[in-house]
Amino acid sequence: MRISDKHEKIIQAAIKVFAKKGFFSARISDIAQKAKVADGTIYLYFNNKYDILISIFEEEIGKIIKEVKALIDQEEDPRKMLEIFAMEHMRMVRDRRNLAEVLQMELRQSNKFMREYRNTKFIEYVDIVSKIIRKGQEMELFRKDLMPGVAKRAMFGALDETARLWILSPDHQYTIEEAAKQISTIFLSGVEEKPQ
Amino acid sequence: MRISDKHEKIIQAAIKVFAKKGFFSARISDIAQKAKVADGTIYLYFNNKYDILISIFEEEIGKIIKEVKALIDQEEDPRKMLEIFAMEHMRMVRDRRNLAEVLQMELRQSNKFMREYRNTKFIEYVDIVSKIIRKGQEMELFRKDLMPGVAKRAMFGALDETARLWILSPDHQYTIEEAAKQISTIFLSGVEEKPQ
Amino acid sequence: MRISDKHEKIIQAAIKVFAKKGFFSARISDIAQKAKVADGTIYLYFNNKYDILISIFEEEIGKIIKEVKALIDQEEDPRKMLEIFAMEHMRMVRDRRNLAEVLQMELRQSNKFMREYRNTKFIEYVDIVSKIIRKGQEMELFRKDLMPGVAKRAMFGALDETARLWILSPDHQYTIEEAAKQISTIFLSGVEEKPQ
Amino acid sequence: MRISDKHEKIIQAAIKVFAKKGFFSARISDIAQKAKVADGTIYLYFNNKYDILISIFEEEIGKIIKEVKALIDQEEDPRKMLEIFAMEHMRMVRDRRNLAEVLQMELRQSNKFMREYRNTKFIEYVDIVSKIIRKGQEMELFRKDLMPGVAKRAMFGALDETARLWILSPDHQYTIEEAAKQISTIFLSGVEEKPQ
DNA sequence: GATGAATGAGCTTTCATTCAT
DNA sequence: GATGAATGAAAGCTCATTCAT
Repeated sequence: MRISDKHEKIIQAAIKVFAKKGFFSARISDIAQKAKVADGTIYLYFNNKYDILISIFEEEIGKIIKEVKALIDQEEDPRKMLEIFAMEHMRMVRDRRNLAEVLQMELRQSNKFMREYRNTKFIEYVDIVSKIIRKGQEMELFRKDLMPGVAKRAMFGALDETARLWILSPDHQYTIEEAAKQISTIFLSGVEEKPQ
Repeated sequence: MRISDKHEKIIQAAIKVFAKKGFFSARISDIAQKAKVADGTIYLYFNNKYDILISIFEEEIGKIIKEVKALIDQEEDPRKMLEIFAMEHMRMVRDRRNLAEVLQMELRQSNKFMREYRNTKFIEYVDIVSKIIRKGQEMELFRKDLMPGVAKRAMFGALDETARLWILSPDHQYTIEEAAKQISTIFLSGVEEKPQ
Repeated sequence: MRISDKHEKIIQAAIKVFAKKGFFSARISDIAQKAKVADGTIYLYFNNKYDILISIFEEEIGKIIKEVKALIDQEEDPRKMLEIFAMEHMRMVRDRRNLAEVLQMELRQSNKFMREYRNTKFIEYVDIVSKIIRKGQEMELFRKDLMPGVAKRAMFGALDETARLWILSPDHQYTIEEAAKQISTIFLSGVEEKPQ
Repeated sequence: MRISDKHEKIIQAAIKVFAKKGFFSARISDIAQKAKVADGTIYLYFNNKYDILISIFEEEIGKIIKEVKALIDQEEDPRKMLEIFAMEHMRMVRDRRNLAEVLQMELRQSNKFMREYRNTKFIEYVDIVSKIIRKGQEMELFRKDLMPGVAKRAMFGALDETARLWILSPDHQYTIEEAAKQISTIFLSGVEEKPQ
């Protein structure tokens, strides 16, 4: 980070404030205060309040995509890939909790007030899963009757909802890594007891 | 509807308005207009704007729980129960789209501005799944290494996220019932090709 | 005035405040205070600050036009008509000084921030003069080489500028009626000494 | 222009910007941009935004007074002098339209926010007319019953209002010089048909 | 002298909530 | 109970002005 990179300082402050209060209840002055800049300064770097939120989406998901892809690309086996995705998603939620909260919340909220905004970064992220599914089908490791477009959403939804609740409950009865492991197990083998 | 059941009229109007605009952008006067009552009348039935939202949660999820439980209780086999739950959840989203949108959005948003509110109804709904899992484990139909508390969230998240996207995209490439079937398949048998 | 005609109360308050501070420096809260209503109440009767100004133009000039036309229509002689117009314009400035100040100022200012707004009422007012000129020409009382479109503006400008300065200077060295008389004299007979 | 005559550059830029947007809507940064200097530089030459406006009044009217006086002083006949004044005023408006717009608008506006400011330059300009009138009266060319203080304002107002409208309407039905001629004619001989 | 990033006071407008009728 | 006009607090955003470089 450059000395006094205001853009970054504001983004990081906004992530904290949005996570705590939600987009609508967050005040610009809250963000300014947390970023230790004047209210007006925010408008030198962003067009308006929405623009801050969108920038968080674009920039921060961008970073995560890079990290996750780098790890997955080292693998050959789609089954392992799914496990890695699950694990990395959950770790990200744990380690960057505020960001995760903002993305989770506003992902749902945002289409109400930013109807025009197509969240391409998020789509790109979730598409990592559908590519894995497709690859597994080609390698005849995964069932071919599953639609990758459904499976990717199911996988992402399962992870994200589990993560969401994990964040909410103050006393975790399991680690987030255990949860990740369970979800990739369910995805790979189902919940049914298998006959040997 | 009883004569002058304003309470219900307001709830139904609020569901439509919240679905369209989101909680924060929705105005009391929008709801009043849609419900064909005066703004002030709303305050005879609800304490404030949040209270309307909470009432939607409580009352409408309550109805859904009843319906779903009734259907599931007719079954003995936990595998069938999971299928029914998946199917009913998805159909509910399709048929009561406005309500589904409100629940989905505000479920995530709400804990930000209503920290004190514990969404017991929602917890009760999701617990339907953990009870099925537990029952399946007792009947030795489901793996015992899975935590019901994780599995329920995974199942609910998978369904809800798939439904969310299904609502968003205007041209559905599959029916919501196909999606439900796929998700219960994944949950029961996993994505892996099984040796016969 | 109906009991508590807020619209009218706000208009009258705005005339005073705009006259004192000018449109831009006037604050909505100043107007609200003077009208003894809440700030928000103003927005029940007007769309925004500009709308108040435009309403002043439309409604108040409308009243003046009516009054002046009524007086002029009683006359047959265009020379008398010009005298009446001059006298009435000046009296209006004297008796409704705040309104006159607002009209004078914002007439010039307004086209800068309300480019789309065509001030038809004002045009109608000034056109009273061109009609008189034209009538005088038809009756062969006025020179035919004068363009009514120029003469009307010259007449209005002469009156209005004289009135403006009369308002500004605290110690009037002449009555506004004397000034009106002088201006109609100049218009009718010019400044030149006439050979008998 | 002297090397780095920023003062003049800023004045000229401000005239353009004020003419286009009006004083209040004009931003310092607009002026700075047009003058190709930094925002802060303006404050090395002027105390504040108002000060720029006042400087425009002082300096630019000063130049005009000089020019007009030089032309008028070559004449002996007050009747010719009035004609010259009318013509020069109108030409000035045509040729220095931006300046004319600023002077016209802010002349009316300014006393609202700069109550203390006595526009001595403007008074000096208009007094050119009263001196001509007085001279004409002494030479027994002009009626003695006219007050020079009224006549000067009438003359100036007639010219300025005609010019204002001429600027506004995009398709001029007459040249500004024709308008000047008509107004000096009215002033000298009136609008009445004269018996021979 | 020149710059332009940073400041923060200030204002319009919105809208949940109230309360006289 | 029902109304809806009125309230006024609250907040996003602008922009004249400052000052460290």
